Amino acid sequence: MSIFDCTIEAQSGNARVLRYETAHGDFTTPMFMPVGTHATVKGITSRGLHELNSQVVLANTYHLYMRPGVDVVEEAGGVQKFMDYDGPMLTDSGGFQLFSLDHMMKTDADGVNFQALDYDGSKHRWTPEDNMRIQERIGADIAMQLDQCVGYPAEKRAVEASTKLSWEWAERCLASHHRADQALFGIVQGGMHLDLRLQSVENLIRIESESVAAGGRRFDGFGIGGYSVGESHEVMFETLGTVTRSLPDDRPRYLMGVGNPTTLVRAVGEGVDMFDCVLPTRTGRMGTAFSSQGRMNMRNAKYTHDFGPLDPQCTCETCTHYSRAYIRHLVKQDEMLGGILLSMHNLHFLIDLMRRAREAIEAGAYDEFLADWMASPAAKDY
RNA sequence: GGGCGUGUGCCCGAGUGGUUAAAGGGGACGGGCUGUAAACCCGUUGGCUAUGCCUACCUAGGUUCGAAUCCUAGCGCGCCCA
Repeated sequence: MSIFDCTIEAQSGNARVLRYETAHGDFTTPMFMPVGTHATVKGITSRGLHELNSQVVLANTYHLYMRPGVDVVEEAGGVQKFMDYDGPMLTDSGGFQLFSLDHMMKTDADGVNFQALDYDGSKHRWTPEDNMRIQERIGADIAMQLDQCVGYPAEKRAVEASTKLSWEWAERCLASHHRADQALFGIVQGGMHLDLRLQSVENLIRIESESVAAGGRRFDGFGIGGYSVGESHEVMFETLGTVTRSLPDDRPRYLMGVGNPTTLVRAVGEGVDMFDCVLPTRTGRMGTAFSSQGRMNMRNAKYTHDFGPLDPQCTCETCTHYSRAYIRHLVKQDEMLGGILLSMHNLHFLIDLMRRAREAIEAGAYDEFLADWMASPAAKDY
């Protein structure tokens, strides 16, 4: 198997198991990817990540560019060496920051000017080419194209312009990305409008066809961006399945920024392969646990004298060693171990959920897995 | 025994005549978090037969149209003197 080879190992309805090879090892989907924005999954050591059976870990181009600086990461030998994670990694381009920090960004057709108000107020400009160069130097196994993400609700005209800009940047990213041991994913945009979404897909496919015809590369996978930006789950699923299945089926489809357990289970049923989200680690740090019974707020007084495991059905270190009463105590006391234990558990919960999804697909029984999930108490917080 | 000071809601602590059921913290209780500007943010926190009423700033009196705020006495606490 050579780098970026992608094989479909099993299918069940629209759900599938993919095996994908990178320079730092292979991964199998469906999978959840822990988010390590600043080259750290907050509270989790690299060894801990392996113990959680994490496969791909994310880092963020914008944040690493600002601090410690691309030169430092490059000098370390790449982001994997820098953080001592020897599995596959993926860098987000910073496109989401263009959106979520848009009050300090000014975008034109050629690139984006931004002021790093969350760091030192310094002013910068990125073109798609600049961004590719930076991601190549950071050296993750998968780079994401620079894109633009739109919120919800948004005027269709604005979504349309933004979507077009994103595929134009996709073309420039594809043309300017050269690192052979690094994959590049294009990103579908289009907001909640099916016609714009399909236009986005069409153009990405056109762009890579033209690239391949000219002896260039194709996209190694596809991000599905611009969801989970304020819309309801039902609004997202109105278009998600059609969009996902309009993408080539021989490469991974990555639904960006989605981490609600029920959304994952449903999206896998629609043909999505990869997910990332800060939800498990952020909510964990803030005292919330995913569980087979639904979300649990560990600050709640009802756990004060509850010496049972966090989730009796869970096999993670947190659930096999510590009680609800102890975790509540740590969280209430603001002890860092509380956030760490809950982050570990929440990551395990999503990683293991996707492992079970893979097994169900391999057994050809994903519909049943989905139905069981939707009927379970865990689906209630959806 | 004398002098000075002090006493505010679960706790700390502002407020020294009226817009005060009483700032601000803390605690407690609850909620939120979706390609991480997040170990963060928001709400509630005297009672009730609830667009109003009752009880409240140590206790009891008093001054005043009106007092947590002024006066008197008592009680508690603190410091100093004997």
